[in-house]
Amino acid sequence: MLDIKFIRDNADLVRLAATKKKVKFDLDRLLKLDDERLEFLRAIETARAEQNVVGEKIAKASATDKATLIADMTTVKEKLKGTEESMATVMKEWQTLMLQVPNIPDISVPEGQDESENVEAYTWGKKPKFDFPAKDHIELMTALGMVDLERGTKVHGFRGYFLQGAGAEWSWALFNYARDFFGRKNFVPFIAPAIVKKEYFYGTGHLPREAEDLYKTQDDDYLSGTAEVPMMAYHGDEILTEAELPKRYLAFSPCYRREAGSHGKDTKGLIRVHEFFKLEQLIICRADHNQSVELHEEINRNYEEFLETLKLAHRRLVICGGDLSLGKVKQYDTEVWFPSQEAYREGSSASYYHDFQT
RNA sequence: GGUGGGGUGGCCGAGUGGUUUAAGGCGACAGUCUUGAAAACUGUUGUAUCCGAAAGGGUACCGUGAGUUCGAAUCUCACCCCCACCGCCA
Repeated sequence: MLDIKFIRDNADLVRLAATKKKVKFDLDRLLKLDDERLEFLRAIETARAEQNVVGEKIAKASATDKATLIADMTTVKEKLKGTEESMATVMKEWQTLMLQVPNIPDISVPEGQDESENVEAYTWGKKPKFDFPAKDHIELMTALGMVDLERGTKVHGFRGYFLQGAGAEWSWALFNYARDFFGRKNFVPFIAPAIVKKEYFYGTGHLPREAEDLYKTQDDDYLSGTAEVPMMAYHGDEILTEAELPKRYLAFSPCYRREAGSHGKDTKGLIRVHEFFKLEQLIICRADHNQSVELHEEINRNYEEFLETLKLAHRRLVICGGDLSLGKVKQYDTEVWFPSQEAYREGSSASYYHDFQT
């Protein structure tokens, strides 16, 4: 969430950001509300100042003076109450709008309407070619007893799966390999909780927009779809010293996604599931543009190197403004070549944000 | 799930309706003294926000939210978290 002061001082930038991200956002409404907010704030603070001054007099006054003063203050109190109510009404809408303010995209983010205009920046490796039709992961893994999708659906429902035998072994092996790989790069390993308090989803910009895509508990908590949420919350409410930054974390967590907005997409297999485990690279650094750019590149290179050691052909995509989410400033997607589909897809994304409030 | 105790500044800790401008201590920083340090002494020491060119001043913040009151760290209600014990489950 951007600071209202920044928004006021850089209204044109925010307006441009909304245009580039194809976000409909009524900035003028927010600015008008903020004027009202400040006006009410001044009125309330003046009334409270009076209350404090007279309050002190009351404490020291004689019994008769006391009664008069208290009677006077009753009217001040009534007026103050009215102003506070008006302020509350304004604040409600103000807060709703503040959550919709788009973050300012990096200057290098390409203009574009949607994903079709994302820009390929880089490709690596030889795409494997076969003189026979390539089987996809579902066929291969089912045949080799690595996954059981039928029983997965029986037990979990739509998009359910069991990893079994070599499928389970491979999964553990890959996590161990990644743990080792990133350990060498000085990332501190974490196992993070997936059940997280609501406020941190707002803080990381997942709520209110993704409410439909998140599982919610009967205690009003949410299940996170990425370790980004608990790991940002980890330092929530803390002030970090510059000397301890940047912090590099590698967090393992279960991830839960309802996939409510993706009906019909990847309905089979392991590509889009409700529940999975993931390792997430996360770096917290100074709010400094140059450093953010550098570390963003570092995170993305780490993943690309990881794919290189596995000899998987892949490409880097620069995500265009129209395909960028509200809070992100810049994002690379790294996509792996799928021989069975003759297409790049489903890799990992590296993005960066400014001014997260958690 | 139940009962009891608790949550106050960077830390410890006092404070049960108005002299609180949150006592006192520790720590940190600066100064005096010293060849230097320690000790001692003196002073300074939160965050946010509003007004102001600045100096300065206002407001809010004692776990969170609401309420009572002219006035709340203090009283009431709800919730969160910590500690102890009990129950249940593993």
